[in-house]
Formats: sequence, structure tokens, C-alpha cells
Amino acid sequence: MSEQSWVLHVDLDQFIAAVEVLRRPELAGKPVIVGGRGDPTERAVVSTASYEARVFGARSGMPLRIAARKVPDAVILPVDAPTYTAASEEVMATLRAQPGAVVQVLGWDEAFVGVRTGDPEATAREIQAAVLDRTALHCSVGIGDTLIRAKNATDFGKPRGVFRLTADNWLEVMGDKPTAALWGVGSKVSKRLVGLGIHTVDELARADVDALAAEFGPKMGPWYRQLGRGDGSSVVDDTPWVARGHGRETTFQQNIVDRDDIDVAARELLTHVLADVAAEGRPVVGVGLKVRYAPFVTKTFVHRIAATFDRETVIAETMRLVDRIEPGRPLRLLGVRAEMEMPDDAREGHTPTRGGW
DNA sequence: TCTGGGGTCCTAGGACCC
DNA sequence: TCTGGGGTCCTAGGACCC
Repeated sequence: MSEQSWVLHVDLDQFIAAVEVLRRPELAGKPVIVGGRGDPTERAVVSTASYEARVFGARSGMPLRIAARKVPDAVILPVDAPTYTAASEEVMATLRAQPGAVVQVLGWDEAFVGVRTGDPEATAREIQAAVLDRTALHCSVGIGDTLIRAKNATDFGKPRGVFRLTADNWLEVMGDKPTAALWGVGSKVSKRLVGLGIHTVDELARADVDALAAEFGPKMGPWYRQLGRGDGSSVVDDTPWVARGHGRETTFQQNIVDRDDIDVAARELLTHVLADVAAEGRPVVGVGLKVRYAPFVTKTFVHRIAATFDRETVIAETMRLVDRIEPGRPLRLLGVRAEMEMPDDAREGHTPTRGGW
């Protein structure tokens, strides 16, 4: 077999639950749900449910309260981000140690790995073995000739497997799936596609690009058709990620109304945001505020400011946005955000795919 | 059932300038 | 008096991902 470039998408199996089981082996084989502060009476959602918990219908993103009701004898644990970050770094270091591998991290539990090989399945198995050996965690690997195909391939490999998707078998495997199976097509867009008579990946791949552009705009319209075809970049980019900004938000366990309570919450969130921003060493060029009025109405305010390192300026500009919150209207959520100046050489463009990479 | 918290990017519309 | 066309910047809102 001749060597060629391949994209591998490495995705840890039930990552958060698996990490929890590693430090508490007695949980192995039990239905484990990780979410919020581990208290199912609180407003929180499920971060990860173990396969044993998924049998009962628990899913990530589901309200913790509902998941707890569905899963008898569930072990419910609080989210412990530092532990998952440490485990993730072990995994990513393992990937980077593979000969010739270019690694693009997508999140705690997944990454693209670019390799040149004549046998991508063998490389995938080597990666799985290396990750298991070093971290005791299992992963699935999607193989593709583009980023999109590799990413979609992983679903067919789970758990602990390997699956290859290329231009040759893309439509055969994906063609009959609903468009929401695609990475970057969610429930809203898939419904709008149905409005255009497009239900499946195959129909999207053959759709009229002008009709898509008219519905979704000049970038997103053509982009969705490209997704339907699985086409696109095959370049794995290991340029370090540069955050555009940092934010903190909190959902109150009980809605708040009092202006003093709002001020206190905003300033508390700001201290964390300012700490994150200070660690970056870049000036703040914008501030933002997000509020959710009860029951579930979200508003955002943003404001560009002249580049500054001054904490008091950022606080004052943010508090000006707080003044725009409607007095007397119960607040369910408050969030604060700071945008930073971007270096000229920051990674940009990628693809219109949303979400941190 | 009732919806967290961290992000990114696109689109539309208004303001403003020439 | 009623009015163009192009460009840029800013803000709000929406959608999606992990």
C-alpha cells in the first residue's frame, strides 16, 4: 500500500465518566452520571452519562433532575474540571508522541491527528493502544480523507472501534441519514432544510446551492452543501489556539430580582473573567453581558472599548451594561464576557464550523 | 422534562462616511 | 427636495459544538 495523508479523529469513549471510574474503580459497571455539583435537585445538566446510565435514557445535555429520575441507583457525581483537564493533557501528549503525527485538539476528549501512512487502520489501532497504555482510557478513531469525513466516521467506530469514511463510501454510508447527523447541522437548520424539501444527507449533497444561499446566506448556504458531500479541508492545523475572549456565567438556583444581588453577582463573575484575561496578557477590547430573564428569555449586550489593561475600566464598562438590565424582572442567569485583542498571526478562518477549533 | 457553562462564527440591520 | 451606491464599523440575535 502506498503512503498518503490521512485524517484521524480520535474521540475518547464516555471520557468524563471513564475518568471518574479510574479513580473510583468500585464504580466500574455502574450507571454513573456526572453533572453540575452532583446534586440532582439543583438546576444543572448532565455532562456525561456512562454507557450503563445511557441504557435508561440518560443523555448529556439533559437536565440532571430528569436523568436522576430515569436511572435507578444512579451514582451522581459533581463535575471536576481540573481532573479532566489533566487527563486530557495526558491523552493529547500521547497523540503528539506518535511518529509524524500533527495534532489539532478539539476539546477535552477529542482531536484530529494528521498522519502519512499506507495503513490508516493500523495507525489507528496503534493510537488506541498507546492511549490505553498511558492513560487506561479507551477511544474510538474515525479515519477520513477530509476533516469532516473523519469526524463523522468516529460515530460508526464507537465504542473502542475504528471506521473509515472517504469519498468512495461517504454517500453509501451517510446518504440516507437525516441532515442533523452532520457535524454542524443541528435541529434548527435541519428543520429549515426540510422546508426546502431536503431531508437526507444525499439530498443536501445534491441541493441547489443558490437556494441554500438564499435561505442561509452566502457562506453558510454553500457550506451546508459541502457538509452534505463530506468535502472540505484535509489539513490538520496544530497552530496553538488563541482564545478570542473569556466569559463566566451562572444560573441562579433561585431567580434574583434585587439590584444589589445583581451587582454582587456581576462583580463576582468579573473577578474570574479578569483573572483569565490577565493570564493571557492581551488588552481587553470589548465587554459583554448576557442575562436570562425567567422563565427563559435571553438578552445580550456588548460594547467595544478602547484597548485597555485596566481592571477598573473593564469593571466600569461592564457595570454600564448591568444598568441596562430591566429592573424588577426576575433573573435566572447572568453572564459576563471580555473580548481581547487578537494577535495578527492568530489561527483564523478554519471553516465556518462553529465551536472551539 | 425543562433546559449548564465554556466557547466560536455568521447574518442582518443601523449608523456613518464619502 | 428627494435621493444613489459602496464601504466599514458596531450591535443584537441565532445557531452550533463539546
